[in-house]
Amino acid sequence: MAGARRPGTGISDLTAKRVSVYLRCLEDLQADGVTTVSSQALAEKFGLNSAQIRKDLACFGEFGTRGVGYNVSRLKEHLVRELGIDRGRNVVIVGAGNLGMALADYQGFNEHGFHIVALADIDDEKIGRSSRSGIPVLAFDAMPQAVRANSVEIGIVAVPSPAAQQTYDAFADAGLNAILNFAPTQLRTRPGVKVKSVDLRINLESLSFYLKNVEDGA
Amino acid sequence: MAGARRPGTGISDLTAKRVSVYLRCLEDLQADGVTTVSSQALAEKFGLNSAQIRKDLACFGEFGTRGVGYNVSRLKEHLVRELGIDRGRNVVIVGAGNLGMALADYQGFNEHGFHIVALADIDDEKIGRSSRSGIPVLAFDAMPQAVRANSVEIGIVAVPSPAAQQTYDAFADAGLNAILNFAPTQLRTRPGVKVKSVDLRINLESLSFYLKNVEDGA
DNA sequence: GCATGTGAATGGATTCACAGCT
DNA sequence: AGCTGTGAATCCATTCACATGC
Repeated sequence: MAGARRPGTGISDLTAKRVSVYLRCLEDLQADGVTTVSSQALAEKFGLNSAQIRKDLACFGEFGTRGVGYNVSRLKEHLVRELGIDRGRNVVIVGAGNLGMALADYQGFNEHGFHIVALADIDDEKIGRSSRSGIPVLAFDAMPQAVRANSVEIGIVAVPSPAAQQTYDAFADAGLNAILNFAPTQLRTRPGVKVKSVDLRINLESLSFYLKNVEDGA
Repeated sequence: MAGARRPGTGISDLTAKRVSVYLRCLEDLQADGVTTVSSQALAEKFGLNSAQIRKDLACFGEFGTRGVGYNVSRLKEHLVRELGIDRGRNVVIVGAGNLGMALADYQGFNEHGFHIVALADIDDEKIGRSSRSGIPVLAFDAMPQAVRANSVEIGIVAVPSPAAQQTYDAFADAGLNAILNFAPTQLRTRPGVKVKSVDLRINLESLSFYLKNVEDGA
């Protein structure tokens, strides 16, 4: 057990999110032919403290060279592996409404290792059709089967709020451990089944709150 | 100046986000005819500490009754005012692709005080058409005019990454102070022009990282 | 000299625990 | 008794500052 380096363990959500952002930046730098970058340079791009960046990166092992900086491609390769996005992950979306359809056709996913295998819905009207880019809409009940058949690892909840919990439970029952939730609801989660929520309403309300404070302060 | 209570000042983003969630819960409780709720009861719903909820709510003034709890409707009314969502806010979306269109038709906005006035795009193919629910697609250059004419306060960036900065700048020039950004880019922001970013890729990568740790831990 | 990696210091946010009101 | 509101204590994240190595 001793000496078994296990980097990537005990890393906070905040750090993981930032690393994701650094990764994107490294891709841009690599595309521009830059080979080396310092924590200082990255810090300026993101308005962060350079120590923070060094700490974040150090979580994954020592990849910098003192007096020089970080090798862009080496660091990138390493982070990709550490984030587990060196291989593709299959995704299924439940809810074939406007949002689900838009997500299915969103190119940003496919370009970066996430492959949308299918949509699913309970609406007979939608079942059997497919998205503009050709992703099929299955019956809700056929989802678990599709998950098994395609080794799906991530489920996206794109249904209206009242159906969100049920969708989460169905994903969990189907064996998924990672869920991205777009419904504005607090889900009752199970241990081991991670949820990330994207809540448009919260974001808009935060902006509204900001505007209100600006108004009142004026 | 003394005694001029100004609640809602100096409240952290984290608190504001949570309050937004409480608010949604209060709406549900009210719909169910519940008149009073305790911090303890709310805490259980969200898996939070009850002291945190009391602290969060106390930021906005003292609204509980000791020995009893909080009056649901009174608290709700108050939070709605404090978040600045007691009146509608007009919104414009730049980018009439899949995502922009889906957002324009998303009912969750209209139901909660956010009114999408128009979409805008540079693509001649799209200009002049409208979303399924009838929201018109204007020329990108007509956006500032639409902002003024409709007293728009919030701008949504739904364009591909390379165009995001330019869209942000155009919003800022048009006088908007609050922007919701869906492009996976780090925007160079101006003072006073608040951005909230919704980054799908970061969320998926976080999930991927979680899955990787589960795999490695097993 | 220059930039990393990291212990120590700081700053915020969360939790504890209790005084005070109903 | 029950529950809020809040100072004190704790925990976690960020920043500082420097020893270490290229």
